[in-house]
Amino acid sequence: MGRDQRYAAWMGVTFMTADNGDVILGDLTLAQREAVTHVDGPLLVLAGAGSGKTRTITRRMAYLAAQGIAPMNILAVTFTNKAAAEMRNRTLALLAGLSLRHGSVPTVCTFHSLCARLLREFSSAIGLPAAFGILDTADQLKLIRQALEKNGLSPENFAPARVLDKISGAKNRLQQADAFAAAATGYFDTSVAKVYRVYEELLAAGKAVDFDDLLLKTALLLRDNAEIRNRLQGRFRYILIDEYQDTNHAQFVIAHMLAMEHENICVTGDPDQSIYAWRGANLSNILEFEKFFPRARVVLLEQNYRSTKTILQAASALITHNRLRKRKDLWTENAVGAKILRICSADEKQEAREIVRRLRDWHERGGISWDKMAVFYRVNAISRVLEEALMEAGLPYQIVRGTEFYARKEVKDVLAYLKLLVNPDDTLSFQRVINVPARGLGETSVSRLADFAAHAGISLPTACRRAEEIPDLTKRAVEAFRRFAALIDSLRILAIPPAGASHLPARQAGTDTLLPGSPEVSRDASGTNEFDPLYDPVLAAETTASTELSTFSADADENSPPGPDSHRDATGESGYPHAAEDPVGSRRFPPIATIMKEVIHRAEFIHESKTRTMDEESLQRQSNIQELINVATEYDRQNPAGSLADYLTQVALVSDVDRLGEKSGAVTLMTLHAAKGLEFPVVAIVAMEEGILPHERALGFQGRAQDVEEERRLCFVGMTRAMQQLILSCSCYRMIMGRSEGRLASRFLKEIPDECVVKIDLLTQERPAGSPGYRDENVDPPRPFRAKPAGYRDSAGKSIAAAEPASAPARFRKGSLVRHQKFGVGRIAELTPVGEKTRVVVEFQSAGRRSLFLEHARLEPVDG
DNA sequence: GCAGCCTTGTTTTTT
DNA sequence: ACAAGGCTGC
Repeated sequence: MGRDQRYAAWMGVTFMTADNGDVILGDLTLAQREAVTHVDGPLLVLAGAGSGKTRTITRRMAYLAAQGIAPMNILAVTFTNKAAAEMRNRTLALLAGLSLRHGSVPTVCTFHSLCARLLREFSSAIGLPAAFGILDTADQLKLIRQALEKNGLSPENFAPARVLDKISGAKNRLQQADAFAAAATGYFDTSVAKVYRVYEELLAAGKAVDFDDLLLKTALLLRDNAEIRNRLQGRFRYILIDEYQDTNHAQFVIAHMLAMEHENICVTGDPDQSIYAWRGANLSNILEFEKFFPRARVVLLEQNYRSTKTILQAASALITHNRLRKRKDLWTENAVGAKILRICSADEKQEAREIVRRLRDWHERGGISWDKMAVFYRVNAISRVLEEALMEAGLPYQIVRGTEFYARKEVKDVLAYLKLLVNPDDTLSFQRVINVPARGLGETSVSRLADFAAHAGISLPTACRRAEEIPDLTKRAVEAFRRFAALIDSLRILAIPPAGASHLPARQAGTDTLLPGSPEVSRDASGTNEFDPLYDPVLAAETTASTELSTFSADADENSPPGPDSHRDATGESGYPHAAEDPVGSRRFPPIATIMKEVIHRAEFIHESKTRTMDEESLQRQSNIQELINVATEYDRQNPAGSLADYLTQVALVSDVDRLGEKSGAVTLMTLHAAKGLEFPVVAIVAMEEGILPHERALGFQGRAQDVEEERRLCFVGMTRAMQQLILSCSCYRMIMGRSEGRLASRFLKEIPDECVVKIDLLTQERPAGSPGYRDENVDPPRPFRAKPAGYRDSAGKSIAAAEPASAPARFRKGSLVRHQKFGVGRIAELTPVGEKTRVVVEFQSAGRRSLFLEHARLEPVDG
């Protein structure tokens, strides 16, 4: 709410018209109104940075609803889940105030999640299994390596990342393997064409798609299937697409296919903020929108409500250096504001310390809460030195992806188990977890198993169950495989209760029965599918194995009907549940967090906790797994009807920014790319050096002029995130890949007018103490934050109170009582500095004496 | 089959 | 500087 009040207060003009007081239009500018009230027909909104684009979009959705259009007929597509969530919430809040006839809600999501949803809904139409998995980049690379190997190509000559890049590019252009092969010229491309084919085969075998497939398959579905296209055109009668400058060809086709009939398509974007050409974004989608939709109305939003005049002037000056650009003039009625600080340091450590010093000054003397400050950089690698400086100073901070949470090994391991439960054909996940934790199953045994599975045409988990049939396996390996199969089986019964399990025909004494026992299926006998917390999956696996195993069916999608001597039976079909089929609508599945805990427990993931000395690493692993459970618990709370498959889809499509905590009370560190769409009162952009901010890949002989222009846009995006105070920083030397390198200031720094800038040269630090130049507070006083409208101040004040560093070292002394989330309460026995960190020895009441790192252990002080 | 050492590459940016 | 993967010696 503070945000809206702020806009209202900053708005030079409020419109005192008949509409005044109208919650939708009351406080909009003329241009914004024009965009909001344009109902039918194509609309292009060219929205400059900070011009109130999001509010325009949300108001427009509310306006459409107020015109009698059912919200469920509105589709809004954004770039990140976070943006989608914000837009959805703001729109729903507006809709709530309208007392509409239609109680429905609009669809607000990202392109990728929209596509995932549509592909699941229409999976049968394109021969895709409904339970398809979604690969992340690491998985894609593994598949590429396998495909290279099958083609006899070495990863040395064909860098997997580059091959993947080619394939990804092709998919973004809707070019499938055959078309790519036909168009390929030259040795590299013809080789990639072969890899592309095999890669596709591997994807299909694993019943998986990659990120690009989500778009490609949806685009082709809409293009080639008129019936489904018509249905969806009817469903999504009004379409809004945000960040249109960053859409690629596949997204363009999806948008056009959905809109071609009714042409009620509104796209918003800013060519100056196009920063994703490297991954296939096509700027001409937005530049030539009027060509595709000649009836299009065009609205320009050029007034900026975010930044000071100084910041805007500097950013505008920078961006006018782009030659391939339509002229657009941003202006603001905001104050001139403080000068931009341009800091030049000796090395990256000094740079980081200086940034931290300034932020602390502004916090302590200016009363700016930590979460109003952000530091941006071009490449993730830069974050480390900043992190160290912040830690040393004891300031609270959050990094938007240091190493991505869901990419951590232990997290991926747990998720791989879950994936395997949903999709037994998921070869990658199988290979990942078959020996995690270690079960003595090495490469030789696993490849024998894989051969057997391939020969018999069965999934790997099924092959595990029949391990005794596999020749040349050691007794130990057979036993290990069978135990793994039993583990997966019992977990699956817990995770995905077979639909109508009570109606299962009693299974004939099986050829592949693992565990002897009565075929007693009692848990669903009552007819309810509710999850029973008292249900013991281990016990169930043992007592019902012979029946339940058939439902584990790895083979649900197999073409060949089960023959008389088949090891499976017809009930195998029930292996994949669909939440949508649940007639009651109540949760049929146990909570994801419960499944996850069971996986962790039964697979003995936390085995290491038994070892006495907890090193930093395993502690971190544990806390990551705990965090994974916490996130899953939150998912359960928000999606009480979500299936495991739904959860995995959601997890596959989260981005880093999505995990950005709003009320974190911490300084935020992120890449310039991640910063798009955000705003902060104080922003620092570091490492503004040739080769980093115009990144060297945009320079050099491979780089082209348009690449440098994209780098400039990236810089522009970063600068225009700043509301009040901007710091631009560079350093004379920097450690790059272990070597200290001399650096040159970025050309972008020279493109910013001197009158916007105060230069601070820390190289003069070498001079005798007290000499002018360095830390001259008269030249550069850390000014208190400019007084703001009331609504803003309140929230700032609140944040300050809550923003004390959570982990300030001073809070932990020898003898203080602390709580650890795993070990419970204990007393600090020792504190020793180790390099940048602090080793702390804690005497826990129940867990004994442990040595931990204060910075990682997440200790909480205990009063008394 | 596995643990530990040594080599190697890695640094754009992301759904 | 660091992480991950490969190699060697149990």
